[in-house]
Amino acid sequence: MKRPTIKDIAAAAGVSKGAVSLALNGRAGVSEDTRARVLGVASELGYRPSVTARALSSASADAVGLVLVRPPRALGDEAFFFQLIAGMQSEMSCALLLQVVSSREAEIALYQRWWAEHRVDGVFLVDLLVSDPRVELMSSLGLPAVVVGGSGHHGELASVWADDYAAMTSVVEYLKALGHRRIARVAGLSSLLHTVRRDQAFESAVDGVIVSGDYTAESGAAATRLLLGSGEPPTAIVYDNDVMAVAGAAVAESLGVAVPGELSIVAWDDSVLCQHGRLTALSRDTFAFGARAARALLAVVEGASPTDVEDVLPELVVRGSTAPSARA
Amino acid sequence: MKRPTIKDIAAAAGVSKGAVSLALNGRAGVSEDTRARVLGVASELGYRPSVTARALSSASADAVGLVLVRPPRALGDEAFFFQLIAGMQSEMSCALLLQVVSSREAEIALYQRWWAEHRVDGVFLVDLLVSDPRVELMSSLGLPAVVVGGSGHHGELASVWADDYAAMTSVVEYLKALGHRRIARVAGLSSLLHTVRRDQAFESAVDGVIVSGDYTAESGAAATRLLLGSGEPPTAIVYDNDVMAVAGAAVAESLGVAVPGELSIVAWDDSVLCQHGRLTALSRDTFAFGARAARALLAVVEGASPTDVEDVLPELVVRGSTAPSARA
DNA sequence: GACCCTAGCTAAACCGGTTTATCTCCGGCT
DNA sequence: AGCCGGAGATAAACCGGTTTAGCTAGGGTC
Repeated sequence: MKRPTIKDIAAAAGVSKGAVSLALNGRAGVSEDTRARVLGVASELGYRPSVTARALSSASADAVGLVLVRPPRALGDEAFFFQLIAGMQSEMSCALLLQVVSSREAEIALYQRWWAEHRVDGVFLVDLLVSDPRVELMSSLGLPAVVVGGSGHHGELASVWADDYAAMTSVVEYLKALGHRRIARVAGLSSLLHTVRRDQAFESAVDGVIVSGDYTAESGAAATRLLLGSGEPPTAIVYDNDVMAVAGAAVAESLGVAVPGELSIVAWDDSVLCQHGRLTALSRDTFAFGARAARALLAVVEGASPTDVEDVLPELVVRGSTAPSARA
Repeated sequence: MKRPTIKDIAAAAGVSKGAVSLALNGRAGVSEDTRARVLGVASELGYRPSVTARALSSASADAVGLVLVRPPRALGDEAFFFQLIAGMQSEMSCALLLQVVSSREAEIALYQRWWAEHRVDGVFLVDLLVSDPRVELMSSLGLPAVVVGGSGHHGELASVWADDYAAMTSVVEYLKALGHRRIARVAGLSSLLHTVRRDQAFESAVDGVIVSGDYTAESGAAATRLLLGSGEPPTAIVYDNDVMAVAGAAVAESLGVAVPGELSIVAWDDSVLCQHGRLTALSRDTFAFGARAARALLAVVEGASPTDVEDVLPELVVRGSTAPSARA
């Protein structure tokens, strides 16, 4: 089974290749009845232009790329990215090239390769680092890109982000209003920009302890043990993701610390896990966020000048894991 | 910043385009010192062949595809697929084209389009239906494909699967050994092949009720309410995924049915959710499964004749949600 | 009637590779 | 000397599109 090419259409319609190209792309240069005839033949033969050939003529690759840096096995629990990808897809007519690599170097190399190979029209950048080399790379390559979730502005790149600073501030204010004074934070990877942003907001809002984690259940449990075992244990903990929060809740329970009686818990990013654990969580519409990012990238690819889009502020969904401080 | 083409290399090395092509691809027809010279120039100029141009010469597209049919927003909770994708990636040197669509028709159309556009060298087929039209489609298109997770053999296609029948049998035997006699099953979508397979295994192993669900928490809860509210409530329920099982456990609790005292619960597919809910679960290494699928697909793309690979039998991880039947 | 324009189309070049046909040179065999 | 064969290279065709230059016919202008 051979697929029809533009030559076949041309032969069948009795015109030249060039005329077919003009007709199919709705461009001037052919009469209306010729165009109609060509379109008729094309649809009759089930013609589909080869993206490959089209891309070769310096047109678009009709695909955008996303690289995730993760220890491969750790990916399954990250519902966030899957939601994000689903949202992106919902707004994209073109394909998404996805690759998971295990190091930052490999990521950089991959972006360069994709660019050199003419494989993508643009890329998403996620997990932005503090002073991220990728920002510079994109500019020098001239590869359209959108920074996803890295608060603030980045060089010449378009950016879609949620205000982590304001969100963290509102969470702390909420806990303070409940009477909490000793508030701790279990942070995510300190190399990530949004972690720093949240750290800053946390520190300026309250005088509390910050313990670093890496988003795994183990690190969440360890951090919680550390905090609860200290001389002045906190009465509220804000975790940087759902997995660590759930693990923390389990540790508290095993230590005989009542939640929310003696300890209030807030998770960043809502999920089935939080719903089931009845954890108060900071919920954002990740799907819509992805959709917004996709729109931004497509716009940049089309040649629009890069813009910054601020996502709506995450909303705190109060469930059973937060309560007024016992001391209040 | 313009990237170097094969023509630039040829000019710089003082040979023809053809010679460069032969040299770079390690094929006979050029002398060793010419080859060395060409390779030197190429690496010096940072040459990368354009996949696009290469694909045009009826070579490979250097990418494989995966289409998921899901209501887009439902995707985030499916850790299974993310694990699977991560595993696939771990064994692939080429890129993965991923697209989420919302209907089976769109999926078929997309496969055809990818094929027509020369976009992929092969595809993964997941969520196999009973008598799935895609199997026939792949054969007629001549598009290399691997069926992932559809028990058994499928036409001319390669297949990678776990023995759902044996797994279900072993779960039921385990529950019977604990003294359970009234065992129920909350199944997944009945249109899926593996659902039918598990149904068959369940029915031949025990005389129990099967209620259909759709993998959502709501359906799991509804099914559980139905079962527990019946005249002869089951003493054990096997759920087709983790989300439904967790929801079911919550319903049981709310109805005052003790788990595992009065009701034992088993979830199909382990996850953070099961770990946290301390549910006994049928665990398989989804990551390794994906890796195996990728190897199979690459082999078929390379021209190997399609083979069936049977995955290791899922292992039952016993946690706190199963116990001897109270009646035993 | 000579001239110019333009609509409508064709032929051909081009994108960046691969592949095939051809050409040259050199050495070995009889 | 004459013939053959093979190694090593090149030119050119090809993949399936897009794009540009050029050609032709018909109509309007003076």
